[in-house]
Amino acid sequence: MSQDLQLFPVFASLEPDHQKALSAIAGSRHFKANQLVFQENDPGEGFYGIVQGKVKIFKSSPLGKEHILHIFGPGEIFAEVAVFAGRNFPATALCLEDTKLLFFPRKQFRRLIAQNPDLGLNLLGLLSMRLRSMVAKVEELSLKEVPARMATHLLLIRENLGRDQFHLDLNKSQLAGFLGTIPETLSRVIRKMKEEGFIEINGKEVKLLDVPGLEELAAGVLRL
Amino acid sequence: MSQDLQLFPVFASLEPDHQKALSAIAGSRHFKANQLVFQENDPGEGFYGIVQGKVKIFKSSPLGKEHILHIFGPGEIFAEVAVFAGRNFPATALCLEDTKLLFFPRKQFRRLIAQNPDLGLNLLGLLSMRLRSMVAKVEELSLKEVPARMATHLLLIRENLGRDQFHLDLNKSQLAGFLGTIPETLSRVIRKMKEEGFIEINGKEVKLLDVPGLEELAAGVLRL
DNA sequence: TGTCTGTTTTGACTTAAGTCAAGGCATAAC
DNA sequence: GTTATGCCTTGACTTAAGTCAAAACAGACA
Repeated sequence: MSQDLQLFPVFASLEPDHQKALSAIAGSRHFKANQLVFQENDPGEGFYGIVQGKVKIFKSSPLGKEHILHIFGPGEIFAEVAVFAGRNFPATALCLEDTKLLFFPRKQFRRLIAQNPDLGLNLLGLLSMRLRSMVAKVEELSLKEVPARMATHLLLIRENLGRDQFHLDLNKSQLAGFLGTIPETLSRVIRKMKEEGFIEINGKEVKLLDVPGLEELAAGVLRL
Repeated sequence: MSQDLQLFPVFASLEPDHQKALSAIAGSRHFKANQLVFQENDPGEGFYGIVQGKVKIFKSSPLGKEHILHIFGPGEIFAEVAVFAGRNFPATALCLEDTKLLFFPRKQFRRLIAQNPDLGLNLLGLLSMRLRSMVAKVEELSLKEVPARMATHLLLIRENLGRDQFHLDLNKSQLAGFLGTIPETLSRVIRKMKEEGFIEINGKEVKLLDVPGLEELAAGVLRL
């Protein structure tokens, strides 16, 4: 199980002794596709790391609308806010495919941090990045229209992968939920983007044709 | 200056030696009303704590629209994500009134955390609470209409203060910007809430008249 | 190959919220 | 007391996005 920890950047830089200590407290858990890990407001006794599979974190409304906050994959941890502030999970976690997770109990984990400040600093780095992306999402939802959000999203993938052509890893319905809209609206936005020569798209395969144009769309200075 | 640190809950529980060490690295800074502390994307060399005054943290769009992320007051710290992940501030900070801040340089502060894991755990608690409130804001912006957001906001103030009657600490324009809308829309929402007997409001003085009704508005099961 | 299921797209229509202009109100300054 | 300024409210209009229904598409399964 020690080898599983190597998968997690937040733990990989720790001393072998500390990694052993982490392995000693971690428990393995398996979930089927479409199975809930936890629901919003469930009490949390620890956090999770993904060894294999995909987990969707989302909020839903009483009327059944849903906003996808993030989709996590191998090497990523989630549900860590319930370890440090409050006990209840602020969102729901559901496996999108068969998934293997590690579970880290909160009491033992806090004790490890007390013994190892580097672990604390790594976690502070992770939470700060998490906060940055939530702030970016708030900006998108409050200041950008749907085409600008889609353009922003495509440009971010391009920046991360370093190329103009790539494969989306969410389907269109999930992407709509992640961008704060509905499949019908996203479909119309994509059609206009194709018609106006910004992108080429075929299923999940995307090619950016006009990066400066997408940058203007993303900034809101140009509109579809 | 050591007495200033007592103002900050995140530092108040530390041992006196550690508090002295913090005082030793903190610098005092004064700002006039309407003065910028920093702008979005400015490089950050540390974070700030508010001794006196008010600071608005916000995002703005190229076309001049603005979303208020938070307004901080005495005893609160801000801009701490730039200490742990990335160097640039993700939003803009502006003083709403004459303000006295403490500045904590990042290198020295990280060193103090390495020497004192309790400080790291306190910061993890703070960032987790910050993340919870950003997630709540994403939920509001993506799943709630403006009346539901206003109802949610009023119910949260009621829960924090423990009473049905209170004084808003933002003006209506600022509140609109915080809830992700514009002053005209907020004005219309408030008028309807008054007309339909949910609240009584006079300038900044608010009295909740129908808490169960506001809860239904907040949940979206009842609409204005 | 045909059927089933989930996803995506399209059309017609509705609506919450924004835009723009203007008037009213309250407070501060002279 | 008057004027100026910032904030708030109101009216008329526009629009981005959602709702609802239905059709088309793609992949899995028998």
